[in-house]
Amino acid sequence: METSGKQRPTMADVAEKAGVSRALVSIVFRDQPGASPQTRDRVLRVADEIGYRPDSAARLLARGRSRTLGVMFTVHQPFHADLVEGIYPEAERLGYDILLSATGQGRGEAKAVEALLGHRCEAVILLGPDAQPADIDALGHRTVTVSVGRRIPHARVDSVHTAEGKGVRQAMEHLVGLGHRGIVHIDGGRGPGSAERRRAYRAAMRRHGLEPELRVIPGEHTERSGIDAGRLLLAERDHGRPLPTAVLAGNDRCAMGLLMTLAQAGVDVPRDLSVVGYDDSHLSHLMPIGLTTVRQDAVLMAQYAVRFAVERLENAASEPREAVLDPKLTVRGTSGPPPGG
Amino acid sequence: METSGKQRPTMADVAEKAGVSRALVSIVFRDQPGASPQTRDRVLRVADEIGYRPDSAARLLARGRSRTLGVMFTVHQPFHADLVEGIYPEAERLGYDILLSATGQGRGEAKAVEALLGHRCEAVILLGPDAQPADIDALGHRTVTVSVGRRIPHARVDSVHTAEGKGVRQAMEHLVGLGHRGIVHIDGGRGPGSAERRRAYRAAMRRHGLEPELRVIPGEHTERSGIDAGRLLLAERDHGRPLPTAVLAGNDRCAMGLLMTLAQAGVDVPRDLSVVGYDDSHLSHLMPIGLTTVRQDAVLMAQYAVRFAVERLENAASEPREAVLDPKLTVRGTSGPPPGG
DNA sequence: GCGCTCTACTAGCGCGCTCTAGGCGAGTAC
DNA sequence: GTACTCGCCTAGAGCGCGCTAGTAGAGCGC
Repeated sequence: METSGKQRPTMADVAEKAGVSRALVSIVFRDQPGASPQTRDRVLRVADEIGYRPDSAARLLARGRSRTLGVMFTVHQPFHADLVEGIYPEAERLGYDILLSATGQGRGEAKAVEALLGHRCEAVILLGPDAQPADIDALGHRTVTVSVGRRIPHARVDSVHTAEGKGVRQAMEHLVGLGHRGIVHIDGGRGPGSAERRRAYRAAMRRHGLEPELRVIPGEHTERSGIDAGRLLLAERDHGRPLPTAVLAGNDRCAMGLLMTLAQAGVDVPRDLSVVGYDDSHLSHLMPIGLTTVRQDAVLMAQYAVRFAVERLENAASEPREAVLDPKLTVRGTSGPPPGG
Repeated sequence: METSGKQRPTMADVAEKAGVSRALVSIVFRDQPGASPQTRDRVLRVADEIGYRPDSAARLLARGRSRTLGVMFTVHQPFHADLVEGIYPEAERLGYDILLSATGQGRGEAKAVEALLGHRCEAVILLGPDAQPADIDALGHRTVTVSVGRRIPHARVDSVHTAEGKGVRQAMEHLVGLGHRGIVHIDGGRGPGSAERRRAYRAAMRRHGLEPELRVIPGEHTERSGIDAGRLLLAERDHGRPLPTAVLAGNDRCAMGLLMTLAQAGVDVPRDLSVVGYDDSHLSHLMPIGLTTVRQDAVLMAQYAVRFAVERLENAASEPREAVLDPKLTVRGTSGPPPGG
């Protein structure tokens, strides 16, 4: 009935009980040739019986390699959740283990990465890193590193991100095509990809001769930011400045905050105002009518990230690589023709 | 310029470069007495110089203990994110390391737990486990286990959860106090805590003589569920059955889905209908007017969970323990007097 | 001189595993 | 017979560290 003190069984225990050598047990558990089917079977049965489970610490120490990829993510980012879900199966397919390390308040990126490295991760996958490019570059020199959702221009780091410009352009074509002219952008501050999105928004406005309507409301990739922007717009409306007819939010979380604020104030989306998000995180389905958003294929991004890490580990490619995925506008219910249009 | 093949420096490297023995380096890194300040300093400097970082696998193997707690969580649950954020600092305070393992589609709880055990976690903290009680009990016999958000009645498992009944009762008193009578509950299926919440809802309705109004809409702890319930209620209204005046949702996610659906249909919350959530995850602040919800103190729950695990590891307490925290109704903007009231 | 204590350090075993180098017996070729 | 291969198995080194036992040297009392 002891709770603690149950000594974890080792290979030696299995070997003894099965009447074979330790090495043979090892062979069986690594699924390597060199054991007869009968022995194999017996070893596995005995192991199961005494509850043996290979110790990954010892295993990892004995093999030179850990076959482990470290993933740094932010615990509150729904899109990171989507990515993590995509990373697991791909890593498993390639025979790698995954170690997660979350950032959050009181636990910065440096700390999260330290934890991963201490655990002998062979490579580190950073989801939407926020650190200084120089720091990320330094990390890239120390270990194989992949940045997801943000490109780090001159760093020794592979990166996977979407062609932000294309995504924004599609969204803008969609809105302009519907007849919108007063299109406002709530940006994502220095969040991943937001510089590119902002730039593409500006370019699109100019291209369509809408420069006078161009307006960027500073924000970040949070619901809070969407709420604040929504309140700002509503307050302005109350002071006589008309609402824009469409808003391009920095990401889905921001769009959600905005939508809630608008709904609350009785603004009908999309009749009075169209809203487009960015990410197509599972948040997009939260709206009954669905959020029109730019789809970033999380599963595909995850696959690229894992493959980049693994390929670099196994082939030691020399030049940093970059996967730029095409985003795809997903039209759902929050966008429609402008009020007068 | 090599990308891979950079041999990770070991203690021996540091020792050699610093002109001391390996053991001394170990002493320095474990912050143990037995080294002069000068030597200590020199060792640390050299280590930093060559980029040495203790290898936790080896360390873990050499010490008998890993001082590591495994945490199983669901990557898409905002409340789990809150818990994880609380777990890290408490574990660090007590000198333990944290290993995360996510469940998600294609990665069940069994798999997530296996991964943790393989990494030699001394204890496992399960956030909102969904597995069969028997399986959890079995796990509890194999290793120190703490269940958060769900009590496992006769299992060898510590648990931390809130007094669901009290929370629901507070919410119901609040609504009834405002004058509501037609209060519907969207339940959480077999999600953690939902059985207790359902029971408490029924009891409260009876206690206030509202048994004829009692109604439980089956659901689960997702936005989808809130959306579906909302649509159901709206459809019924369109067929002549009046809307309830208040809805007690199974959790915040469900409440959010419901709110979006209602907002979309032009139902004014809280004027036409009050909504109360459960969890006080950071979602609650997403609404501009704030979601009235039952606050579960994630940080406190996290602290209890970590402490239970650690105490059991260090003192081998024999009887399963249970921490039942008092939830607290947090009144925000989504609840108010009923339409006619 | 001797014996004692205290600080600063080192030697070396062992944690649980992987993996290389071999051993042993049976089968096959000549 | 010898020589060689092949399938199944074992011995034992070593992964990077923690830790116990021990040593060298300084300081001190007598």
